[in-house]
Amino acid sequence: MPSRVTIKDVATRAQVSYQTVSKVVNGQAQVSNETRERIWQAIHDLGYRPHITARNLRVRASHMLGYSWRPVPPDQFNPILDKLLQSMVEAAEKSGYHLLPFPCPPDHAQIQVYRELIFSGRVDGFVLSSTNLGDQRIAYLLDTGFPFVAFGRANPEWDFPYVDVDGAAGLRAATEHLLSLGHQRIALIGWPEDSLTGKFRVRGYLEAMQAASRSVEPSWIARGEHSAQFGETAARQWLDVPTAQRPTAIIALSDLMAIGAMNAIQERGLEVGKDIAVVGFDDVPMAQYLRPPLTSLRQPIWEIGQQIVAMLIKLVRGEPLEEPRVLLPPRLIARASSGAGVPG
Amino acid sequence: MPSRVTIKDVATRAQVSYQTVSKVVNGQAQVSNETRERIWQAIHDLGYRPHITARNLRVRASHMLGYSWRPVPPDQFNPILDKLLQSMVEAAEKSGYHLLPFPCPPDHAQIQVYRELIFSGRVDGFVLSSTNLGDQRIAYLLDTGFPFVAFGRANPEWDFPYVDVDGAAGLRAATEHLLSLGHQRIALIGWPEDSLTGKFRVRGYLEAMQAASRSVEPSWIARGEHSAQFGETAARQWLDVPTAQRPTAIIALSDLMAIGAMNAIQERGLEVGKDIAVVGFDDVPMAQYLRPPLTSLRQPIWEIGQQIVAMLIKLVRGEPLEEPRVLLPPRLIARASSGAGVPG
DNA sequence: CTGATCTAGGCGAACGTTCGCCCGAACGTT
DNA sequence: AACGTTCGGGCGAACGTTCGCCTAGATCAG
Repeated sequence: MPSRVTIKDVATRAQVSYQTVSKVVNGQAQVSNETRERIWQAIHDLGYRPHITARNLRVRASHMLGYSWRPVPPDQFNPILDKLLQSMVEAAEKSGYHLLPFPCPPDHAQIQVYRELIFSGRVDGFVLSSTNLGDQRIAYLLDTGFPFVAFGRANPEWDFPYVDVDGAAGLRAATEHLLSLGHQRIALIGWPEDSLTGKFRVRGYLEAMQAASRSVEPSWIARGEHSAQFGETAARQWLDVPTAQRPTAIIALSDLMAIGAMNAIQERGLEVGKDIAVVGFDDVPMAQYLRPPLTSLRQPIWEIGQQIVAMLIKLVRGEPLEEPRVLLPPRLIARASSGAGVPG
Repeated sequence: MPSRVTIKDVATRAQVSYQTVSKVVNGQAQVSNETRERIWQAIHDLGYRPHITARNLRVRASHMLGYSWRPVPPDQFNPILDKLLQSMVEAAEKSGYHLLPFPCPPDHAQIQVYRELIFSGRVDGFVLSSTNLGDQRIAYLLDTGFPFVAFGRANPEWDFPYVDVDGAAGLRAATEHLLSLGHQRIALIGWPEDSLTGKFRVRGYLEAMQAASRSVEPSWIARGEHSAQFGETAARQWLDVPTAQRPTAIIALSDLMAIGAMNAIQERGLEVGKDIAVVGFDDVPMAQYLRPPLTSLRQPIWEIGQQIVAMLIKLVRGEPLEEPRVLLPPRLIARASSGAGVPG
C-alpha cells in the first residue's frame, strides 16, 4: 500500500496552503479562478481523493444510515430485500451517504445495539423495518431524539416519520377487482389480530365490501401464521362448505399463503381462477410462473426506498419534513388466478 | 444532540491521563488493576463508547468491506441475497468490521467506482460477486494489490482468493441421483458457452454420465439465457421427440429454468416426476411449494458468506491465507419432481 | 489622497483517537 | 550501596480533514 496522497500533497504541488485546497474541493468561493484551476489540475495529476474518515471526524458525522432487517426463515422468501436495498443504497449515495446493514439483534438486545451504534458515532440515523405496535426501538429513538424513519406504522399516538404501503388501498383494489368479476362471497386469509399491517389490510377489504353493500360472514376471515401451510388449512376449511354457500374467491394477505390456498384448491380437483379465484399480496417474482399465474398486489418498493432515505437524510441534516407520514398504494397485477388477464 | 462523551471525560473522572484510558479500552497491559477498575467504572458511569471514526482515522483503516451485487431483473429472484448478506454482515461484525453495500456500477464505470472507494479510504477490502471470465475488477485489484475475495471463479491463470460453489460436484450428485432412479437419457438446460459457472456445472454432468458409462447425445444439452421462458423452450424441443428416444429426466442449471421446463411438461399433459423427472439448482424457497415440489441443489450460502468474510479479514490484516481457493459442494434436496421423496 | 470595503488566501486550532517514547518509583541482584 | 530491570503511567505527536479568523493587497467612493 503506497502511502496515500493527501490534501497537503496537492497543496505543495499547486503552491498554495492546504486549507485553500480544501476550499476548492468543497466548492467555496474565496478562490480566484486561476488558483482554482491550478488546484484542480494538481488534484487530477495526483489522483487525489478526500479521505472520508478524516472528513467525517472533522464534521462530526458518519454519513452512514443504519438498517437492519429481520431474516426470514429458510423456507420462506424475502421478496423485497433486493430491490429495497438497491433503492436505498442508491438514494443514499446520491446525497453522499452510505447504508450500514447490521444484524437484526435479538429482541432483548435491540436497544443496546441501537444505543451502541449511536454513541460510537457509527451512524447518523436509522431506517427501521418490520415495525409493529409497541416497537421499543421507536420509543427509544423518539425519546433520545435520534433521527430515524420507519418502514411501517406503529402506535397511532406516537408521532414519528414513516413510509408505508397502503395495505387498505391494496385490499380495496383487490376486493373491487373480484367484485367486478362477479364474485359475491369473498374470503380472506389474514394474520393474527396483533398484526398491525394485517389490521390495515383487513380494513380495506371490509370497506370495499361495505361500499358494495355486501355483508361479510365472520367465517370468511381466517387468521393464522404467515406460512403456506396455514394458507392451505384455511382454504380447505372453506372447500368443505357446500358449493352454494362457499366463498368463490380468496384473498390472501401474502403470496406465500395464497400459494398454500392454490395448492389446497387444486388438490380437490378444482381449478384456480375458474372455480375459485385467488389473489395474493407481494407479487413475489415467482407469482407469474405459478400455474395459473397468481394475481397479486405489488408494493412500490423502489419508491419506498427512495422516499425513506430522502426523508431520513433531511432529518439528519436538521431540515423539516413537510410530509412525515407517507402511504404508497400497491398496484394490482391481474393474472389468471383471479380469472383475469391472459389465461395460462 | 448532547455533545458526546469522549475519552478525556473518562480520564478526568478517573483521574488519569486520557492516553491511559485508551490503553485500558484496548486491553493493553501496562496498567495496574486498581487503575483499570477505576477507569472501567468511569467508562460505565458516563456511558462512554469509543468514537469509531476517530479510531479509524488514527489507525488508518475504515473497517469496512465493500460489497456490490448485480440486481436481478424484476421478473426474476435473487434466492441468496438475504442469507448471504446476513451471513457476511454477521461474520464481519464478529471481527469489528462492517459491510458497505454499494450500487453495482455500469460496466464501463466499474473500475472508476472501485478506485474511488479505495482512494477515499472508504473500504479496506472487497467482496466480489458475479465474477466471470476476464473480470476487469479482478485484474485491477490484483494489479493494485488491494485485498479482495471473490465469490466465484474467473480465469484459471489468475491467482486470487475465492470461494465458490462446487457446481461440478452438484451436477454429479444430481446426475447420479437420476441415474440411480433408473434414468438413462438425461438432458440438461444450461447457459451460453461463455458462462464459466455453467461450464463447471456441465462438466460435472458429463463426468457423472461418463462414470456410469452413459453416452451423451449433443442434443441433450440446451444452452440459452437464464429465464423461465428458455426453460420452457428447451423442454418443448425434447417433448417433441418420440417417446422412445426422448430424455426421461431434465436437469436445469437454475430453478427458474426448471420451472419453465415443468410448465412445458405439464402443458403437454405429462406428469412431472413420473413421466419426466426435473431437477433444478439453487433451491429457491418457493421450490418446495411448487406442484410437484422441485428437487434442487441447495448452495451452502451461510457457509460461503462466513468463509468469504473470514478470508477477506485475514487478507486485510496482512495475515496469510492457508487455503485461498475454497470450493463448497451444494446439497441435493430430493423432492417429488425427480420422482423421489414424499409425493405431492 | 484617505479611509472604507472587498477579496484571495494563509494560519492556527480542533475533531477523538492511538502510538511510541519517556520517566520515576519500586524491586531485586551483586 | 550502587546498579540494572520491570512496571505503571504520562506526554507529545500524528492521522487528514474543515472551520473560523486574520491579513495584505486591491478596489472604490468621496
